Amino acid sequence: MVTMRDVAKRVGVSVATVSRVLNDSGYVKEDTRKTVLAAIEEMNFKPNSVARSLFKKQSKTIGLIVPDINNPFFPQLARAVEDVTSEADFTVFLCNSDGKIEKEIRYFDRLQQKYVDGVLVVSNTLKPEHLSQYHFPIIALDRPLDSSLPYVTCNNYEGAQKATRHLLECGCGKIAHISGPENIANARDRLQGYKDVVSEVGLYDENLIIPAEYQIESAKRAAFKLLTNYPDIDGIFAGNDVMAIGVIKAAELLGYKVPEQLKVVGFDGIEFGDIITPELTTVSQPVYQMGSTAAAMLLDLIEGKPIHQKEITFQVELLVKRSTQT
Amino acid sequence: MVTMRDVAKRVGVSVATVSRVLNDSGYVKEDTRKTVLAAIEEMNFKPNSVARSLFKKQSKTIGLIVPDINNPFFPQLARAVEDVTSEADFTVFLCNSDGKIEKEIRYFDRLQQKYVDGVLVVSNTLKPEHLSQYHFPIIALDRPLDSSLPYVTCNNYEGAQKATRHLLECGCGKIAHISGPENIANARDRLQGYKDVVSEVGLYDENLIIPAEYQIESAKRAAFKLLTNYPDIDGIFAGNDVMAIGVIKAAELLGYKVPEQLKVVGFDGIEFGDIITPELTTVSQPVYQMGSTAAAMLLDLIEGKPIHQKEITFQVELLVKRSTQT
DNA sequence: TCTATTAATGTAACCGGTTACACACAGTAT
DNA sequence: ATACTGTGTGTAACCGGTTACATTAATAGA
Repeated sequence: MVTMRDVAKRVGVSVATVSRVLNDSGYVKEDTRKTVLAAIEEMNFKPNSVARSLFKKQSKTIGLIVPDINNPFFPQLARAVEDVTSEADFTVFLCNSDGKIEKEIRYFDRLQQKYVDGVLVVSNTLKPEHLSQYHFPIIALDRPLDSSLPYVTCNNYEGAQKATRHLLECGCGKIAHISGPENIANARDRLQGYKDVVSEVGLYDENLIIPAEYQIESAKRAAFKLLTNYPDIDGIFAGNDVMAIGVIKAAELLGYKVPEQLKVVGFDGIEFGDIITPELTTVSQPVYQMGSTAAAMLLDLIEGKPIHQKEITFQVELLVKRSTQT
Repeated sequence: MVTMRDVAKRVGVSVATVSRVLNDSGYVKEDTRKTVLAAIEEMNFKPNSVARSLFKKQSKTIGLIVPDINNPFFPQLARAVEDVTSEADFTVFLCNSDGKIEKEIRYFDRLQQKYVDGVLVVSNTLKPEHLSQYHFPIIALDRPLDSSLPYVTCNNYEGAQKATRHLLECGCGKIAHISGPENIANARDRLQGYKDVVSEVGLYDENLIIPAEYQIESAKRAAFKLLTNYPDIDGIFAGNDVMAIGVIKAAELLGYKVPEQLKVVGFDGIEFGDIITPELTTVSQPVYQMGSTAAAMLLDLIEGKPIHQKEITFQVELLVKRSTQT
C-alpha cells in the first residue's frame, strides 16, 4: 500500500505538505500542489482512512440497527439510509438485532469501538440509561425510543383511524383488529386508533381484538380464530400488511370472499400488497422518505449543525385497492 | 474514552501488560491479570478497534456489495452473511451498487481504504482487471465473476430444465420464456436450460422468448405481448419469481385462468411467491445457505485457511404449487 | 533600515493499541 | 559456580494520517 510518506519522498516534500494538498488546508504553492497531485495520481495513492479516523476520532461511518432486514419494511429503509449517507461519503454498518436488547447493546458497543459517527436504530427495548454511555448522535427510526432522543416516525394513530373509518364507510358493521406485539409502540398506537373509532360509533368489542406477531402465519391463526368465533365479522383491520396478507389467506381458506363478504385493510404500504389477489387496501407510510430524512438528520447532528426539529412525524395515506372495494 | 494507558496507570503496570491480558498473549502473572481485568471492568474500558486496525492492517469488517437490497432476493442473503460474520465478531458494510460498475469500484476503493478484511460481491460487470489491485479476499455471490475468483452460486441451468420439463409434464404444448437481462449470467443459464429442453421435444420457437428486466412491470408487459401474439400459449417459465408474479398479473388482466388455461413457473423461491393467488410454482434456491456458505468461506480466506473448494454450486429444488396444478 | 505580516514548508508529537526487544529473576541442569 | 531455560514485565518503535509549532523567505508598512 502506498502511503503519504512514499508520495512525499517521491516529490521531495514533507508529509505535512502532502496532507495539506489532500485536505486543501493551509498554504501550498501552486507548483507544489500540482506536482503532489500528479504523484498521487501516478502512484495511485489512496489515503488510509483508518489512520485518519484514529486521529480525528471519527470514521465517516454510521451504524444502522434493524430487527431483521428480511422484514419487507426494512430493506426500503436501509436503501434510503445508504443512499443519503453514501452521497456524503459515509459507509453503513448493517446490524440485525432480532429486537433483542442484548444484541442491540452488543452492536452499540462494537460500533462505538469502531468510532462510528452516529447510529440509526429501530428498537422497542432500549432505554436512555442504556444509551447514555455512547457519545455519538443516535436517532430512533420508526419507533420513538425516548423523548430525549430525536426520532422519525409516522402518524400511526391517525393512520389506524383512517383505516377503521374507511371500513365503516364501506358499510362494515362488525370490524375486528389484529394488533401487533404489545411491546412495539406503533402497534399500540394503531390499536388505540382503531379502538377510538369503533368506540365512537358504539361498535367497540374487546373480543374482536387479537394480538399477533407482525407475521403472516401468526395473523392467519388469529384470523381463523376471529372468523370462526364471529362468522359475521365483515371487516378486519390488520396491524400491518404482512398480517393483512395472512388474513386474506385465512379468509380464502374459510371460503370468505374478499372484499364481497369481508373487507381487509393493512398498514405500511409494502410493495407486495399489490401482488396479492385482491390487491390490498393499506395505510401507506413514506418509508423511503422516513429513512432519508432520518439519515440526513443524523448527518446534520454529526456535523454539529443545529437540528430544526427533534421529532418528525410523517403523515400516512390511505390507499384504497380491491380488498375493500364495495 | 478510557484508553489502555489509563488502565495501565491505574493498576501500576505498563500498557504492554494490559495488552497481554487483553489478548491472552505472552506471560502475565495470575495476580496481575486479575487486577488488570478488575480495572478494565471497573473503568468500563473498551479497546479501540481503530487503533488496533491501524497496526494490524485488518479491521474485523467485511463489505457486502449487492445491486439493490430492495430486491427480495438480497435481504435474505444479507441476513445470512451478517449472521455468520457477526458470530465471528465481524461487522458488515452494506453497499448498493445498482449494478453499475462505477459504483462498484467506488465502493471497492472505499472499503479498501477502511481496511476491510474481505468483500462479498454480487456483480455482472466487474472484471479481473478491476479487481487485481485489491489485496483482500473477494468472493462472488450468486453470479460468478471470473474463473479466478471463488464463487457461490446455484445450478441455474439445471433449475431451468426442471422448470421447463415440469411444464411439459403438466401437459403444456406451447411454452414461452420471459428471460432476465442478457448481461446477467444466471439469466443466460436459465434461458439456455429452457432452450435445451424445448428443443429436445421439438417445441423450440424463438418467438416465444422475450427478455425483460427481472421486475414485475417489465415482465407484465412481456407477458401481455406474448399472450396477445400467441393466445394458445399454455405455459410460461419466467426467469425469476418477481417476473412470474408479473406474468400472473398480466394473465389475470387478459382473462386467462391460472393454472387451468395457463401454467406459470418462477425461479428463486422468494417468500412472496406464496402470497400470490395462485401460489407460485418455483425453482427454489437455498438463498440463506448460499449466503452463509459464502460468508464462512470468506472468513476462512481471511484467516488464511486453505479453501477446499473454490467454486460452490448449490442444487435447486422444484417446488410445485397451485400455479401449475393440473 | 527595522519590524510586522503573509506565504510556504518542515519537524515532530499525537491518536491508541501492538509487539520486538531488553532486562530481571527464578529454577534447573552441567 | 556457570550456563541455560522459563517467567514476568517494561520501553519504545510502529501503524499512517493530522496538525501545532517552528522556521525561513519575501513583501509591506513605519
